[in-house]
Amino acid sequence: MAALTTPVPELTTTRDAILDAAERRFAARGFDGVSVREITAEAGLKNQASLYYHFANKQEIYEAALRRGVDAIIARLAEGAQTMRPARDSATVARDLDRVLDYLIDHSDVARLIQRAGQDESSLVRGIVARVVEPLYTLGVRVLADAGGPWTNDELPHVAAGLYHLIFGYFADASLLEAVLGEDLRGPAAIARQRQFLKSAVARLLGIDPRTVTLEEGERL
Amino acid sequence: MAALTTPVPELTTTRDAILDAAERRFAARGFDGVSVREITAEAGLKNQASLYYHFANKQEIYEAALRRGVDAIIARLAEGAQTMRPARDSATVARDLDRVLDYLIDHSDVARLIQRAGQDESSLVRGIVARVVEPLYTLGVRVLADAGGPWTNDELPHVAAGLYHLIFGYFADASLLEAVLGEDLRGPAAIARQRQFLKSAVARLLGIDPRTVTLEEGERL
Amino acid sequence: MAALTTPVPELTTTRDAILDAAERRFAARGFDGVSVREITAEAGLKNQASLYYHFANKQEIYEAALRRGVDAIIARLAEGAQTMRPARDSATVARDLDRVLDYLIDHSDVARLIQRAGQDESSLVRGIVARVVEPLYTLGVRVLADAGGPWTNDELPHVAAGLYHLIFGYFADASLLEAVLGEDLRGPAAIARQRQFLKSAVARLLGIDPRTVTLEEGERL
Amino acid sequence: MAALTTPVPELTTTRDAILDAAERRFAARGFDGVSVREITAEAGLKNQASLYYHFANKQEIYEAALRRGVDAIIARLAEGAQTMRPARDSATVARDLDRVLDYLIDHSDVARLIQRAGQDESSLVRGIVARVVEPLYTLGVRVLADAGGPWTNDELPHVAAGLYHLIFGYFADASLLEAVLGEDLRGPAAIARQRQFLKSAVARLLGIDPRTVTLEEGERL
DNA sequence: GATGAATGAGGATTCATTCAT
DNA sequence: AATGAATGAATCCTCATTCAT
Repeated sequence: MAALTTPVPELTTTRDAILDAAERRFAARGFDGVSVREITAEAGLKNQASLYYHFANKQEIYEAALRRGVDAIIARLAEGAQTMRPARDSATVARDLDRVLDYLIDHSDVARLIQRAGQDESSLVRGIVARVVEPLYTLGVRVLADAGGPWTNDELPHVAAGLYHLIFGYFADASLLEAVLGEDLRGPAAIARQRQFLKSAVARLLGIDPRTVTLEEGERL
Repeated sequence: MAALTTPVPELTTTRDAILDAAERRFAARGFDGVSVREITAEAGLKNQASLYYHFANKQEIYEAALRRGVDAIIARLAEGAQTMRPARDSATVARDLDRVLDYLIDHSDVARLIQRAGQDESSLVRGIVARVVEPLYTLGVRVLADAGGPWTNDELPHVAAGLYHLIFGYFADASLLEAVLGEDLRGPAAIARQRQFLKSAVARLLGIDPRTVTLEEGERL
Repeated sequence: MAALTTPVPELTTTRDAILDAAERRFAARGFDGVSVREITAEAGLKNQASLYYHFANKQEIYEAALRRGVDAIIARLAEGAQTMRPARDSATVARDLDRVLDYLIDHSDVARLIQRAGQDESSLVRGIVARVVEPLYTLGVRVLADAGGPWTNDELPHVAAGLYHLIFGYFADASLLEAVLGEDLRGPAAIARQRQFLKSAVARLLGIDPRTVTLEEGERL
Repeated sequence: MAALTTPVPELTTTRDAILDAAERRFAARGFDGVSVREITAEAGLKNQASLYYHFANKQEIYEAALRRGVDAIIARLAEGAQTMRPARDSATVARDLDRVLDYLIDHSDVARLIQRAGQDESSLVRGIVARVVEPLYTLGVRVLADAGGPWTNDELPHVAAGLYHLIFGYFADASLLEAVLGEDLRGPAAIARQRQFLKSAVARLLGIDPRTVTLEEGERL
């Protein structure tokens, strides 16, 4: 089939360029803070009409960018969930966390995009979030529930929410915290520390001895 | 004389009504997602021009609303910081946390407002945040540093950021998490659980036995 | 009568302060370029409402400022016209010119105000001009007609218009011409030269030997 | 193919229509007296947004309209300046004047536009004038200086300013003067008289015998 | 696939003005 | 005589979107 053998014409297709631009801008300013013109320009297009060849409207761009990011994270989480179904424990959760962190570190815009999406109360964004982000949340809670820990069922939602904020929040306002704290939070060293801190914090929250989780895997980044 | 006894004509002045409206709307939709018209209407004014009698522009409204909230929280934190200077320990931090939580629970919009403000990268919002929110962050880090705990100096900023996200994040997307988790997160019972969870989580993060912090003060809310 | 003996309460009454401010601002920016707020501020008042105590609306301020200036000039012209009715000649015109110039030099804003008023085509300004400025124009043409000169009746309106532009135009864009020509046009020396030039030019236009008009009266400034 | 022979769809492009409208309106009411809506309507556009596709903002429209007019006049002046460099005398100036007058008579709006621009003191307009109108002024002064005449170097700027006001002023308030003088000033006969008057006046100002300049070229218009 | 041009609706802000004090 | 507060209408400009090419 022609379709199967068509050589990829460009490495980054226009559609991807638009999504990349959208991801960056929406992460930085939110849905309402970004204009279609802005995305167009950042994607290297000359006219806003070009954008409407690839997407029906602004919301669809937003949704596609969000979905691309969410799906990538879900894939990381699901990977662990599938491989070792029966024997899930808190050590497994730590490994899942590592995989997700690997992605978020390289795509901090996605982390911000998702967190901002969750906060917005416009019905438009809410609709998109319900469709796109919910699966991630649901999966996250399930992974956590499988892990066990010192929490009652009543408390579990609070723990889930807490972990989510702990992990994603770091990327959401890192640049601001840097300014306030006067420390680098996004360089390799800081990222490594954050990874360590998160694992340790997660361990504490899950009631595991932090030391059992600290050194394994030997990641340094 | 009537003139001498004139009863205060309105309990809430127009300026306060505007700030209340702004707090609610900006918390829900962010700076760019809220129109001046919207604030005007929610403040009960008939015309946008009225609003410009009290504030120079949209940014000033935003800044004033943000400042009002931040100052209230700073007051809570500073209260504890002043009273018992020498003997600060993790128990003191727990009490500080309680006071801040008391406020945030009653003013969850402020929590959302602050968190959203910290995430925005528009230079406009950044400028305002630098002026208004920074003092809160700085104070927060100081309170934490005084508390001690199992963290090195390198790790402290990460702990501070983590606690911030843990505490404020809960209010930022509570309504969304409710939808996903299918549980009430903002009713009195949920709020009480969150308070418990936070104290316990903070204790774990600070390396204290969670039980020492759990039941004291007998708060119920 | 009380009215006759009322002591003047302030040297510059508020009304005059408003007119002074209006004269300056309207001269610089025209009717549409000046806001009521601007006049209020320049007049030293704190609130625009104060202004409406003295004048019914913006147009009335404009008209009053214009009239004050026009009447002063008319007074200068009429002075000469009344004193020596029968013997009017071109020397008399030169003396009239001198008197008007004396005023315009000290009140260059009035010159600009009048010239700008004449150019505006808004029906509002036109109405005011018809009422206020026309008498000045009419008087000017009569003075000129009395003077005689090498022009036919057909040409006279063109001469009148020309003289008007020659005299008033100088003040209208002096500050710009200064920038372009790189010369001082509003200092005492330049004003003296302009007076000389105008007398000489008027003389030439009226067909008189310029030298007969140059040195008389010994004015300096 | 139709595609190859497509006749030019509109003689006046949208951009030109906007400039034409702007020239007329700004000439009549000045920068502040004209609304963008007004220009839009007069240009035959249905929406103000259309206008912003062609120009960045109101100032740019103003500047473009002004520049178009100024450049046309400069072209007329430069034409004469180039052809007969060595033998410039007052007769040459008279011919230059004729060429400029030819243009101004057909484009009296440009004359008004330029004169009004020169009078405005708003920093915005001043900036535009500095960029656009200055070259015309500079060229005009040079042409005049080349012509010689009975004036000293000190007096020359005053003569230049005077000629400018004499020539451009006529168009600036012709409609008002018509009303006051009760004579036609913009019909063919009046225009011919004004041309005659100007040549004669310029001759007198330059110290030439008016008769040498009056009848040559036989223009009547 | 991409662009020039156009458009209705809405954005923030300023306008002149009024009313009660 | 002056001011604080409020208001409807208009300001300039940007929004997301569409259509023809």
